[in-house]
Amino acid sequence: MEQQPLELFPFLANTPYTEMTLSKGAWMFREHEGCGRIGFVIGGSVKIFKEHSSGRSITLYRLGPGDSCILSMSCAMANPIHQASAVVEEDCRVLTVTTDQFRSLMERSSEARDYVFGLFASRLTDVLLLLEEVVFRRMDERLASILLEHAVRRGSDEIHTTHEQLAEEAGTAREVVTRVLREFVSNGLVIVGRGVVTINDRKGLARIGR
Amino acid sequence: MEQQPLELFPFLANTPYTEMTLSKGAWMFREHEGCGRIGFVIGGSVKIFKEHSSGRSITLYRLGPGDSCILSMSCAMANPIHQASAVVEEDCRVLTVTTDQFRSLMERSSEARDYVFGLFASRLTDVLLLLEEVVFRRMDERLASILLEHAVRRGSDEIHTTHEQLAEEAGTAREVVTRVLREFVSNGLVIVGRGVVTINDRKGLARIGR
DNA sequence: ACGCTGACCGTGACGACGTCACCAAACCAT
DNA sequence: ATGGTTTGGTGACGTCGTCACGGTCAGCGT
Repeated sequence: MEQQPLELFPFLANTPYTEMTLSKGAWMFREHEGCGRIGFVIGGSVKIFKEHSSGRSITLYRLGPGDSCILSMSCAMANPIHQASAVVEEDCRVLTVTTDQFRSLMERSSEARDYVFGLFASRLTDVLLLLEEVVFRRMDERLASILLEHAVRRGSDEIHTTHEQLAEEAGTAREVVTRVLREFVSNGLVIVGRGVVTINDRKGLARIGR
Repeated sequence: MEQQPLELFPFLANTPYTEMTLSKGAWMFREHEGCGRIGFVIGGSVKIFKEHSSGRSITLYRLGPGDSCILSMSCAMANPIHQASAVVEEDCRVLTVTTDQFRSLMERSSEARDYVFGLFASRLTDVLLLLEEVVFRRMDERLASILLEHAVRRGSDEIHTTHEQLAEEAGTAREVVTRVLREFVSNGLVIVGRGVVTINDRKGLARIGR
């Protein structure tokens, strides 16, 4: 799994960077914070999300190896404030560069620019898709999709998570997750236990989640 | 109001472009379409929105003079499909360039790149803010904000729009707009007529809309 | 002036979702 | 074992989305 630092980001070759390890639960940045360094993920995963004073949250997307943080870049290039928070989900190795180094890299390297444009475009696409889901789709459909995504990411139909965490991911309340899961159970789509949801009928879930 | 073509986009000076006029109601592009030319708005306004098979829609943001279409650029640089639709709200003058010309411009001009980065960042910010509103805030709060925005944009407390149009903007149903407006009326915040909503108490609305 | 038509608005009923308050069961540390 | 914490279950109620109406008004043709 572990890669040489520059395999994923060859355009960083002539830029001074710092390699570091972040362990699960560490904050990469918080919403409304200014920008320190720009991170390029080599291994592990990072969850990008928004939270609200009511205590609810919603997950926007995740960073994996080869990703880097468009929100920090956005801070560096234009809007000086982070628009969401980032926390490490699985222990992470990241390269970081300063905002100045990043800006100069953007001037020098057309490869780096292509990478960043592509990243901007795909994050914008992600967020627009999420917005569409939130506005137009029902909770059972969204939760079905989320469960399937988890199964794919972890390569297992046993998803180790709590109703609370699923609610934070979907942007809803725990009680709603409980209700929807109860419905899924009674249709034989999943089996639930304390801290674990096991998918029992992938195709059935996929029919709901589209 | 009308500007010389290149005042707003000086970096287009050495790029062949086509100037054109689009009248109210014209489509700039539709969701799921590929990308033709990239538009730079000189005058008028364009509404960017998502629609759903159920008939509901939601407005993402608007383009005015000096703006240009990040979604088309995103198409040109990476993801080949538009992620939303665009329709002219007020008669528009736009400059357009081909995707090839745009790509070459990105290589040549650091001013153009700065402009596009800034645009990407601010649209991403807009969309994240909208997502936050949709997920966490109530309809009366959002509608209050929308009414105030309209008043500011048009410079008048008399907003000429229908419940249907407000619903499309907010991503909800007409009936919901009717209900919320009835509430506003009974609190003396607005006065409603056929095809018009008049703001009667800006501060009251602002308290609700934050 | 009259009636037609389409756009616009109002409303009640009901299901889906968010919130609150509270309780029950499972797990954990000592 | 016991007390505290984490997780899950539940009923009640308010908000929102959907459906099926029905009513009102503006504009238009005759």
